[in-house]
Amino acid sequence: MNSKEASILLDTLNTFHKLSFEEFTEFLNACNYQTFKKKEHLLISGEYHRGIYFIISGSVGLYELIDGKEMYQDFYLPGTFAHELKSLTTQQQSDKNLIALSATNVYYLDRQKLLNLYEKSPVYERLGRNLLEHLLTQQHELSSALQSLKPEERYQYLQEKNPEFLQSIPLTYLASYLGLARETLSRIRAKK
Amino acid sequence: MNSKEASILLDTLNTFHKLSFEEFTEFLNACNYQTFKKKEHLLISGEYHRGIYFIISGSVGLYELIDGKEMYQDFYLPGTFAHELKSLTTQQQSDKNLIALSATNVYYLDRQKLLNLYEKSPVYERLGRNLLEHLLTQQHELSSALQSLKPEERYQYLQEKNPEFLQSIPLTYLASYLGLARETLSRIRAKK
DNA sequence: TTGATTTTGTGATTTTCATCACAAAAATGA
DNA sequence: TCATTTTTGTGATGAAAATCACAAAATCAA
Repeated sequence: MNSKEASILLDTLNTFHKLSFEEFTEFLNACNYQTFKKKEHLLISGEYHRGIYFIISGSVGLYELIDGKEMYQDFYLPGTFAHELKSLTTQQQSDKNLIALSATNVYYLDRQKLLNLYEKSPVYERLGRNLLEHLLTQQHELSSALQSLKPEERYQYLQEKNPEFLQSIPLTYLASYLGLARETLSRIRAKK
Repeated sequence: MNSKEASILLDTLNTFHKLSFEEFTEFLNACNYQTFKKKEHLLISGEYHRGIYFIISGSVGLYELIDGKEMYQDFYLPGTFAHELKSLTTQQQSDKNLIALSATNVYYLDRQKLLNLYEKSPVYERLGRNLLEHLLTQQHELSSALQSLKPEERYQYLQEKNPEFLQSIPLTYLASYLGLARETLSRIRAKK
């Protein structure tokens, strides 16, 4: 167990709820270390979504095939949990995909093991609730922004809120994430 | 205490986690019954957001003033909790507004009382987490749809997912919610 | 290293939607 | 009820972005 890799997980969890050493160890023991090559899928539509992926390094995209086009709906960078909440909670077949956009290392946490943690101690429940509050706030803010801002403003918004995206995610994917044609985003970026 | 009004709350809570009679009573006792006239504000930007509003009857809109225009970001109908999560969790001044779009009755639950419930029993924590999972799933799905669909498709999407919105919310507000000009939405609706 | 593939850039054209302007209809409240 | 305010409808116009087409650049894999 690499301590530097574990510490990014610890830091992240502590943001949402402080864990004792024992609790963190318990959490970590429930995880499996996994690696994915660039363009390798973590989840394919039609499959069952069996657990969440804590990103240690690399990047993961969430997309859905709509009219044959890959529409990106989210990106996960180190320190976040890649997931597709709907199929994770309902345990129905996913209609979305998770794909590594670069070589990626993760801690995989099986859904059932997560549920076990929830049962074991309210501490994890609290942590989960706080994490969800954070994600929902972010998601709401983002979607409000995308809906009310013009294309150029959306780019600027992303520059302020998620500058890492602009560095690490190819423009093609960002375009669908922002609801723009690839060419439009390319022209916006060229202006600056 | 009106039992019909209480039962809509009970039904809603039970969707997310079954409560015993005692637990539900405890929850209900933490609430205050309140009424709002049409166009009355439940929260004004600049204020502190002190608690959440469970809608018994009526309708509430969440909007933000952007360039002097009211941009609607959410609507709350009976059986849902009207809130603005960011200011609720951070306890900073809200930059959004909650307004009754029609005569509205609510159970108001003070934030501190909610936190007390969380402390009292993990049952509430579990309920809160499940509710948040549900909200985040919905929010993510909505924002993905708005971003990838064309205006007409957005209207159809709403027709399928939230037909109540189309009945009870004025077109003007729906337009900003869908990220369209009012005139465009009017024309889309005329076509059908 | 080099050929192949993927990603990005850029012009020309078309389509769509926002904007403006005003009329009609509906809702409100005294 | 009736005047006032709010909401909705509809045409004309212009601006912005999507689409199409292709070239350039970057990345990848053997």
